[in-house]
Amino acid sequence: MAQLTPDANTPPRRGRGRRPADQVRTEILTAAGGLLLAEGMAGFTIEKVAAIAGASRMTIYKWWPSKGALALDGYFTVVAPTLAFPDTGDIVADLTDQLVAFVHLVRDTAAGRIISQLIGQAQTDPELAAAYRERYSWPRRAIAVETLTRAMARGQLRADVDPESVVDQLWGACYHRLLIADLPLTEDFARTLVDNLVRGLR
Amino acid sequence: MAQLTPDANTPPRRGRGRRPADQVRTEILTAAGGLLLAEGMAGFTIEKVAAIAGASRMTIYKWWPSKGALALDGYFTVVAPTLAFPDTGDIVADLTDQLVAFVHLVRDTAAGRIISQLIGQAQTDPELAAAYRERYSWPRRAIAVETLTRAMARGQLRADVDPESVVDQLWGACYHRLLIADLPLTEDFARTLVDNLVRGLR
DNA sequence: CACACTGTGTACGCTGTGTCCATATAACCA
DNA sequence: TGGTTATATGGACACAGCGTACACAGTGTG
Repeated sequence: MAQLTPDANTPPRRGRGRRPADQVRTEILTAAGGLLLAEGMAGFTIEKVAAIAGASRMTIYKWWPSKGALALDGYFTVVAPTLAFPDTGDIVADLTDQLVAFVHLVRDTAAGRIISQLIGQAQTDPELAAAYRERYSWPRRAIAVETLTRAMARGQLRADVDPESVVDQLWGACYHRLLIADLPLTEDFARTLVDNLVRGLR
Repeated sequence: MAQLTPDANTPPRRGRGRRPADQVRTEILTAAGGLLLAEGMAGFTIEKVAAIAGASRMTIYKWWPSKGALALDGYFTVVAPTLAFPDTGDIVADLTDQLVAFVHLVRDTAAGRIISQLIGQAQTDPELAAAYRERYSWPRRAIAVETLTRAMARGQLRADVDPESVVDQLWGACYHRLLIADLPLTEDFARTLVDNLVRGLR
């Protein structure tokens, strides 16, 4: 596996004594992200991360409070946040673009499996749940709400719409198919979600 | 704990040899459901279930392929399915009633935590994911889709609506708040979901 | 140069898993 | 009724992973 030597410039100097803290920290995060991509949360153990990073488990326990916290940090070091949300002035086009991009990220890359398994782990790991909300879910929700609010101010949407609920009905619907997976998560599905909401069912 | 003697009529005859299969099976399922309610998936282990049921782990391994399968069976023995979906002829009222009832079930009873943790576990347990889809998610989805389809036939909804996507935008949105929990899951939220979709955002 | 800080190796106990056995007894059949 | 089969039980085993503890060895700082 490539992660066994995370950086060719720094030969794996594995001896007894101390190594620079930042270097070890980086190697651990790289190893965590790589392991997450390779095996998912099921095979993600602190012991394996330590082995790949060539670090001691003690070091990991010292810096990360839980397995979930380490996994979340590892995920962010591997997957760029990509939080851009263009505001072209056409709310329907913007929502559709963002939702379709999200569907592709989640379906066509390893990010989907990792996100779903992080959410899964968060159901029994309160610290991970809090970290996920603060560092991932909430910022993304805020950006979408802001865009919706601007569209309401422009008069493209009714002024009495609750933008938070709209976010749940677009992204939440996608998460539903990602996590339950009783029906496929497709680009058409994303477009239908926007269409249902904007036009209404009647 | 009450589960230590699941049934007062059947004294805990813990000896060596064989016991009636149905009785043991029932005691294991009762123990599994009780443990699930008491501790959630985090503290749910085969060893504890065996101890509470007064059964041997071997017996459990023989009948249930995975921890998730046992948990799901245990859940169904404790929580009645309650799949009724009244069709009064007014689709908006029916959807609202069902969604509000779902919100109460999930928020005010132990079912919410168990469901979310079962879904969480399913993210790294393919067998549990399949069982959850077949025995829980799919039947509920089918009933909702059927009701929506009848409303379309009556002309209460547009004829070109995709009912499956509507289910994701109503129940999926609630699951989103249940699983991520960055915003509260309230009765008002449920009503807003229906309103958003039926009236449209414009 | 001395000191504090911190990563490393190693060891320990704990919990839970998954599997095996021999034994005991219920359920079934002749 | 009596023999046979099916199966639940207690106990043991190896294994993985967690979380913690301790002594040692280097790094960085004054």
